[in-house]
Amino acid sequence: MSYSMPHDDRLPLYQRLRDEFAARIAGQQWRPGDAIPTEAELVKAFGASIGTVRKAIDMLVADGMLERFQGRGTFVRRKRFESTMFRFFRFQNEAGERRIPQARILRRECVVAPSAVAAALRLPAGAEAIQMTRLRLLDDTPLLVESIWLPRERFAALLDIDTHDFGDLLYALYEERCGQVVASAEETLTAESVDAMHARLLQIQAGAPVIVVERLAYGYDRQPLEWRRSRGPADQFRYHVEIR
Amino acid sequence: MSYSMPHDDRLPLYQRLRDEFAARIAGQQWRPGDAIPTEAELVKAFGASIGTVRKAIDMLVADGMLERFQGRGTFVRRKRFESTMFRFFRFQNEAGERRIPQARILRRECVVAPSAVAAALRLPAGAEAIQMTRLRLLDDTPLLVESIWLPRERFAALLDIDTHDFGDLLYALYEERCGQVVASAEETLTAESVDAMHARLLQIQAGAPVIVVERLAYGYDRQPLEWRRSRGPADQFRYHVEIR
DNA sequence: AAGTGGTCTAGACCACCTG
DNA sequence: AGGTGGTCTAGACCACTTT
Repeated sequence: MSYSMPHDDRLPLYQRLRDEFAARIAGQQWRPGDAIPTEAELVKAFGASIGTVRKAIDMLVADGMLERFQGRGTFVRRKRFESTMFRFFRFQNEAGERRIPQARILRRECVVAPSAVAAALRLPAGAEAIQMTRLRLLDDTPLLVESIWLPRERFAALLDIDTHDFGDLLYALYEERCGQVVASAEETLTAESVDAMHARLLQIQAGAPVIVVERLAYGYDRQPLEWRRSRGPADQFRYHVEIR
Repeated sequence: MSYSMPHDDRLPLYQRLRDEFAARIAGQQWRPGDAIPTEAELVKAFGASIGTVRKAIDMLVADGMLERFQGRGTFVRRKRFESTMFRFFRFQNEAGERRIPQARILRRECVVAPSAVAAALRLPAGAEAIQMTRLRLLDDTPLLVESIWLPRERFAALLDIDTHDFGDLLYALYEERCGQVVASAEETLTAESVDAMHARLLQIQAGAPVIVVERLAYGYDRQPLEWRRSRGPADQFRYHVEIR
């Protein structure tokens, strides 16, 4: 294994180590679920002292890219992004069980990205995008309508698959079929009165309040991969924050 | 200065130091804005090594209780909690300037705390609480209706002040008049259709969507100090999160 | 028993800020 | 110039997990 470290010499060593480790995760040399080399091995390989190596690892743990287990090792974290909506919506049935909602693709087409979407995904004006509309349901009750936009270039493989075979976990599909791994995301929450179309899809009364979540998902290389806007009934919504 | 450290001997030293430092901040021996002793002094006073003292300080910096400045020192952070609503609501006028909204106390009374409030504030059943209703406005436009509950015992001094003299920053008043300093908070967001009373106060249409923010504020000693529920028009609301 | 991360030491030298 | 936090070293010993 070659331990090249160009980077910027002005940066502290622990920063350069952090970047080097992050690059290995991004480059799939260290894969999700795998153990990374032990601290002792990293010390030897990079010629840094244990404290410095640990500080670099600390940062990646804080970033959510690594996970430590005393006595076992340090592992690349498996991301479960499909479940982030659990932060916002109560995806539970009456018994209080938490379940993965079903997913139904209502539409999939290839269009020129609207300028707002192109800007978010950093695509040149006029670039093509895959647009999908997806309905999420729990026990056949609609919970969320999602409008999803993907850069056509990276995700062209999706156009060859029957939408009935997409399954319930889209990000797993991105990874398998397109080699695109979602590493982080930004979300913006707003609320509005539901319009006629979404009222029909969500089977709620016209004008009822809905929560709108806009999400921009990024790969390990910090390039935007996906933009989506999701709407769900406000009475199914609850979000908790701690402020310091 | 006595450096007693009872605590739990099974805890790592850096944890015990963290707790000791946190206690000094809670006990106002280290006051907001003040520099704490230098790392070298803490090393000498506690007989720990520099790395261990730094780790304890690191934790309090991450908790937002301390702030470090290279070359200057480490300081107890001044909290500006009154501005947390800026996270959620657009407190801006047409020119985009960010302003502190005006505040108007609509009601202040002393009542037996309802059981939900008593539970949140960890008060015994039947304990008395101060209940206030406050309206926040920007350029005379209502933005937020707040229902606030305080343990009567700690906040009795508020009952002696004319509500017109409360000013726009409630947490500063708690500190000045009652010696109660808010150190952290938890907030839960939900949304609903506005009821008749709040529609009138907020001057919006009946049934329009409103965001509901419930906040429980804690002191440095981690005791709950205040519970409040705020409602504002959904179209003034926007919240942004990063997910990793 | 062997191997892993967790805690802790006792310094050194550097970068930055203040008087 | 003197003092502060920032970085880094080169270990030691402990707690926990796995074989």
